[in-house]
Amino acid sequence: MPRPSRESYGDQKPPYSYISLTAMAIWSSPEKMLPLSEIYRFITDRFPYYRRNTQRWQNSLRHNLSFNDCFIKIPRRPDRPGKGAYWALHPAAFDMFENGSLLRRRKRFKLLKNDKEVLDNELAALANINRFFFSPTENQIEPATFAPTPRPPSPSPVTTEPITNIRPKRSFTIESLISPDKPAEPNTQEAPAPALMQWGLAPYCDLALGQPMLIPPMTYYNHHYVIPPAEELLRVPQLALRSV
DNA sequence: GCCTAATTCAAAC
DNA sequence: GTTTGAATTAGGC
Repeated sequence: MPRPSRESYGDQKPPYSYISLTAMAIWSSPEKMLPLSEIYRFITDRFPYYRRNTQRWQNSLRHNLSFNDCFIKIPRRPDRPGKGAYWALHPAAFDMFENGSLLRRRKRFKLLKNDKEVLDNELAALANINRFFFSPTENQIEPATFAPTPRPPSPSPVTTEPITNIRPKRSFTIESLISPDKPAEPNTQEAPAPALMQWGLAPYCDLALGQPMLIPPMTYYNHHYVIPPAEELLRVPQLALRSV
């Protein structure tokens, strides 16, 4: 007897936008980030409808990834060969689909210009750190490269609330989204950690080195990303060079 | 019906 | 693979 669940939409178009589908794929991954090819795979595995006309919907999905600030492009580590970058969810985008609205959001998630610049700065720093870790001959860091992002001026209790407090308004599981006809299991799990906590500098270094966390993670204050001061970062490369 | 998010097509990089 | 723009479709109020 065929199992219900995953493919319960059969060949029908699932009632999810590309943004929802992409978010589901990213959420369901252990690292909370996926390359484009894995996002495609997640969708075609679960929704037979998308096994046809792949060129059309995949182009649309790519458009969404670039166009929407809720998706963050994370540089691929050189020791993980493959095409393209990884895609993650912006941690502040978690309540995008509140009230179970997976078709059309009330409002588009759009970063303010300054927030976008700060984020771009962080990602550029990450890419440079990445290069450094995997390039033993490149043994010095240009000071400007690692200039820390200015911390929020005199952060108040309100503006220093860590990102870890951001949780989906309503807890749910990926399975319950995919198979709405099947009663959702009680969700005893913690909501997924926000994407930035997953790929912040510390876990990133941890992955690269296979060693305990050695530098403070990138932190996120309400609309502000803060990477560790340059002097803290500079302690890491020797360790990196030893183990890579 | 209006507003705007989502989708589509496609060019340029 | 990524970004962007323009045109069109369609959801939600």
